[in-house]
Amino acid sequence: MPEGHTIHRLAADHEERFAGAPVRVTSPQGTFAASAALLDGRTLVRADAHGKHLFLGFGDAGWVHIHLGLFGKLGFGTAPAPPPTGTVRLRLLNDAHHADLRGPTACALITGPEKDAIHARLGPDPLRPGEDGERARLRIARSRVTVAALLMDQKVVAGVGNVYRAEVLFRHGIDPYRMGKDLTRAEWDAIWADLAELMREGVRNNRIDTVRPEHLPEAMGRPPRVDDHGGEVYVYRRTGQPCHVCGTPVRTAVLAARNLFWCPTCQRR
DNA sequence: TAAGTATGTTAAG
DNA sequence: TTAACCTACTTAC
Repeated sequence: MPEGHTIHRLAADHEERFAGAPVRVTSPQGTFAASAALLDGRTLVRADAHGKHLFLGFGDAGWVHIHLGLFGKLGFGTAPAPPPTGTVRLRLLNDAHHADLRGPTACALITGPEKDAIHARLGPDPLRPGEDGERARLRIARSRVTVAALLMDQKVVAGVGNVYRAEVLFRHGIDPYRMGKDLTRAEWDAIWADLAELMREGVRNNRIDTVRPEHLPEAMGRPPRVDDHGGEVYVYRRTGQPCHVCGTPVRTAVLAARNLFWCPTCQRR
């Protein structure tokens, strides 16, 4: 279930469990076996995250580049690890912990320059220290593409996925079909700042919550409800259900092969 | 058992 | 714009 907050959390989790000591590296499923053999017994130096890309640094041996895609999962457990089932692409193991990677879009051993090239093609990530949204704003300010599409474009902003897109647009009352160039500077600055806050909270809690306290079902006199994806949200996957703020049924549409959710009353052109 | 769905990305047409 | 890729879960029959 990967948007940027998941990946940053995974980077921290890997450093906590594996950094600074030799790690056993295997590929039970086999696809990554040759690279795993090169890394086996080496020390994990650090982990890094940019948007939805995770990098595990093994010093001179290079970096393991991981992208979970839509289905990928990284799961942690204690040592000794149980026998892997057939689909574990990458397993890390030390005296105390193991980590299993399943179903990633990408898992490859890359060089420092190759890692640099990935950073270069990604936009600013609200979760990376020192990045501000100005680079993204300049791009958005001259774009005729909808703000809904721009937010999902990793070259524009890295780490935002379908949940954060829907939720941040709701929180700022912005119609997803507005063109980038029609966003005001104040609107973009507020979106960027809000993304940084929401996503940081997402890293902390390992789930996406976007509903302000005053709009929580409890506060509105309704029974508590948690969405399938694990957090409390305004519109994501709430098609047809009443908007938490105004009661209008939440709308959905397919845009660029992804489901888009919004409240036609709260989100204006 | 089969079909459908999912918080993603890339390449082909 | 569509298909392809990767996995696991839920729903339909």
